[in-house]
Amino acid sequence: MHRPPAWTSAAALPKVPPPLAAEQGLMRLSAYFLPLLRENPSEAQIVSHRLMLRAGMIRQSSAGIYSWLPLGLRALKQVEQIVREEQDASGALEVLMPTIQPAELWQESGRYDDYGKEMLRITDRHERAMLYGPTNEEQITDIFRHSIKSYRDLPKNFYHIQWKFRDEVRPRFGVMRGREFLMKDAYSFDIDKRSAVTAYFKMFVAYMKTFKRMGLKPIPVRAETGPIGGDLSHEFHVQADTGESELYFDSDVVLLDENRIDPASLTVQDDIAGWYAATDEKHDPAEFETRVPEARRRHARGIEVGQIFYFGTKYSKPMGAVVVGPGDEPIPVEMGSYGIGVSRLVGAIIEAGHDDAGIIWPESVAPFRLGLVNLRAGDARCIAAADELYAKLCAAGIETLYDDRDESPGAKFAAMDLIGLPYQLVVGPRGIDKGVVELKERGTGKRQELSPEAALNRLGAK
RNA sequence: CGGGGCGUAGCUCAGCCUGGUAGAGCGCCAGCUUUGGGAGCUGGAAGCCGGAGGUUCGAAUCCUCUCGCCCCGACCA
Repeated sequence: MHRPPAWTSAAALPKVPPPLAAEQGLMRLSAYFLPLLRENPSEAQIVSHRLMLRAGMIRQSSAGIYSWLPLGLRALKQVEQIVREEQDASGALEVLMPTIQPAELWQESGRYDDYGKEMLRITDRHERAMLYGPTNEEQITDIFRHSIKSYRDLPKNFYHIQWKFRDEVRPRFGVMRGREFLMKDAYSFDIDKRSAVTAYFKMFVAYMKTFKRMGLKPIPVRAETGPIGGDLSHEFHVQADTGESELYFDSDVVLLDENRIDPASLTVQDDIAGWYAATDEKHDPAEFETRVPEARRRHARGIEVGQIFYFGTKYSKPMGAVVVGPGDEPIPVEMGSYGIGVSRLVGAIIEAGHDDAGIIWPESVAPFRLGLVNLRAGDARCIAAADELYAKLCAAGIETLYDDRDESPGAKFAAMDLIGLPYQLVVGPRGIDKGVVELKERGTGKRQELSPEAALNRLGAK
């Protein structure tokens, strides 16, 4: 039997209430795009990758390249915003450099040949050699040298948050090791080493604050400088069994208080070096044993979420980033660079926060703060109660995802646990009879029955 | 880049060894019943079996080549 396509009949369209103007930042699930997967996709081996796919956050396009769907994009933007705020607070200046760069810049620094196959090389229609940037030292140095000519304009620190491409031989673990990834990279310019090291430790402090705000316990470890070059570097790791790096550290490193670090202090480096923490490349078993009491020695795996480098004049000399000093002499500037894997952090945060049922977002990065659940979408009283709560949450500016779908209660609970919003507010017929709603904390699993007003208060509304 | 594995419906997979009209569960659509932890029944839609060659009367199945994806290792935010 032939049926006309649904769009020929207005009656066939699903009835979705139009979003109110006041609903900005809030969302009815019936109008959202949240393609949940009930089963584990076979390609995903580690938990964050599985959960991101199952929770409808990302979709793979090709190996190591992903689309970010609405829920995932919200989480990504939350992470990005925290990174931005802490960079701004440290005095760094946000810019935005292009993804596509001219090869000449990289030929100048000598890295065009060094970088190898990881760099995606492109030719434009005029046969000009271009590349999709794996990082931006050359680009920012070029900007700097065109405009900054005097030591009196220093220090400066520029950052941007931009997509990078590194043609990894073997991308894996979802967004944790993609070929295309979102990265915050900052570049500092100073007149001398002393000042450059201060810039370095300013970033050190900013990084500690950034990761802690995301509910993580960062472990800063001494690191190799690798192809970026230089002689001072730290990596910041999040502990996770699925991490790719091996760490050796003093368990007291978690006591390191970034608020008490003075980046300008002459002894800051020694202070931080006072805590033993190293990747396996830098690990010295003899030193580990003499300096750290056995009870505090830790050997664990970690996910690298950031790395900072001081590399002196490695780029400024070949590229002519030179300022005039107080005595009229030319001085190549002292540089550092500072990266945070923004898209990787989303995966790392999930690795650090989940259970068998799904993701457990820290409030600071959760894509929504609250999931409002109408357990019985066909019931007029439930609809009225849930709609009223939704309107109040909306007015209070509490980011809410409102599950108004006509699904079974079990499916709704499972979906909420999977996407892991910090709070769930459940409206059901049982509670309505008693004049209560149920507030559940995703992290602890604690639930309590409250009057709607009390629940709103608890969530900070009104 | 070395080694291994897998491509069949949106997802998870069976069928392949031993060639003979393409299957299941979940999801999706319609209807009815249900409703506090992934509901039930009935009916339905949906796949050039990754692609190209070959063998054969006949290929998801056998052979060759290719492309894609995943895993282990070496390398990297």
